[in-house]
Amino acid sequence: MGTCILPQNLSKRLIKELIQGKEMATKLQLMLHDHNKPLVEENIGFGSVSSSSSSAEELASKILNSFSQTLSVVTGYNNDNTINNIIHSNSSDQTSQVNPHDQASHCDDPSSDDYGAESKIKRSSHGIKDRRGCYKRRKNSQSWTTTVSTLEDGQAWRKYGQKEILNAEYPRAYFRCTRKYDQGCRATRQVQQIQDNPKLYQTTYIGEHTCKNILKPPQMIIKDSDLDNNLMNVITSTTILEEVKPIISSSITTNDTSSLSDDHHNKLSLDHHHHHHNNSDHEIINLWPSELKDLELSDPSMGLLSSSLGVSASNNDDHDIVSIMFSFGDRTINTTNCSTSGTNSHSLDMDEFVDTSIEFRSCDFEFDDNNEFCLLGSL
DNA sequence: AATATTTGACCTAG
DNA sequence: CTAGGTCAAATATT
Repeated sequence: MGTCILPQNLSKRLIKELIQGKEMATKLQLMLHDHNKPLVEENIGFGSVSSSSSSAEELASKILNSFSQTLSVVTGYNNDNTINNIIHSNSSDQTSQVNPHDQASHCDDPSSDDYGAESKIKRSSHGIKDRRGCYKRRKNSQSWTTTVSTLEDGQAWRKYGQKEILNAEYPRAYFRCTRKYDQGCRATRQVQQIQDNPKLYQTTYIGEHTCKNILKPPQMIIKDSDLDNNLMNVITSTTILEEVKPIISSSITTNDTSSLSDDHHNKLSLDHHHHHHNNSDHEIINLWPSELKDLELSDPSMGLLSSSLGVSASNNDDHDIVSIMFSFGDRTINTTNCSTSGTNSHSLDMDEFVDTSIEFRSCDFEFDDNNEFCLLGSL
C-alpha cells in the first residue's frame, strides 16, 4: 500500500517522540501501580492519585504532548500508513518485508474457502493427511511491534493459537481480527509476554485491518462499581476513531472551549468528577481503550487519535454526581452536575455521539431515569 | 445457540 | 529436521 516517504529528520523526531512517550507511559504506569494501589486499599480510592499527582500529572502532560508531537509529524506528512512503516523499522523480527502486495496467497478472500470445509472433511474423515490448501505464512505483510502493558488495544481480536517459543519465557499468543470471515479482514497480531509483574507484552501487528469495525452499536459503559478496577488499568494509549481520523491534525492538547477555529485538534476526554470528596474534586485518569472498546473502530496502523478517558467519581452516596466532559480539541461537551442513582451502568450510544457531537459547541447531557445518556441543552 | 478459547495436530520456511 | 504460524475439534463462555 502506501510507502513512507518521510524526511529523515522528521522520521527521527517521530521515533524519538514515540520512545519518549512510551517511556513516560511506563513510568506513569509504575507510579500508578506502586503508589495508588495501597492507597486505594486503605484510603478512599479515588483520591489516591493525589499523593503523587503532581509528578503523575506532569508525566501525563508530557505523554500527551509527546503524542501530540507525533501526531503533528504523522498527520502533517501522511495520513495513511506512515506510522506503520516508521514503527516497523523499529520492529524486532519479521522485518525484511516492505512488499506490501504478495500478501502470501493466504486465501485471499474468505469466500474462496481454502482451508475450510474441504480440508476439514479430509482430516476428520479418515485422518488422511492432506494439504490444507493455500495457507502460507504472511511474512511479507506489513508489521510493526510495540511493547505494552495490557492485552487490550481496543480492537476485536480472536485468539486462534498459542505457541511455546524457543528461548522465550512465556508462550506467544496469536490473534486474528474477528471480522476475518465476515469481512475478510486479514489483520492479525501476535502477543508475546516478555515480563511478569508488571506485565509487559510485545505486540506485533501484522497486516492492516480492512474491516469496518462497526457491526454492533458502539456503547460506552460507565459502571460505577467498576470504577475502582478501571482506575487500576490506567495508562495512556493512542487509538483511532475512523470518523474523526480525517480531520485530525496537529495539536490535541487544547481544551479551550471558547475558540472554534477549525475541525482539528481533536481529543476525546471524559472527566468524571466527584463532588463529595474531601481532597480533590477533580481528577483525570487516562483509561485504556478497552473502556472504549465498542466505540473504537479501526486499527493502530491507519492513523492516530489520542483518546483519553478521564474518570473520577465518588461512591459514598447512592447518588453519584458526575460531570463528564468530552472535548474534541477546542470543542467541549460538558455534562455538569449530572445526578445518577444506584449502581447501574450508563450507556452512551457512541454511534450518535461520534456522528453528531462534532457539531456541538457546548451542551449538556445527563443520565435519565433509564440511565440513558441524553442531551439536555441545545446545540 | 452463538461465540470465544484451548490445545494438539498440521503445515511451511529455512 | 526444527521452529513457529495456523487450523479446527473440543471445550468453555456468554
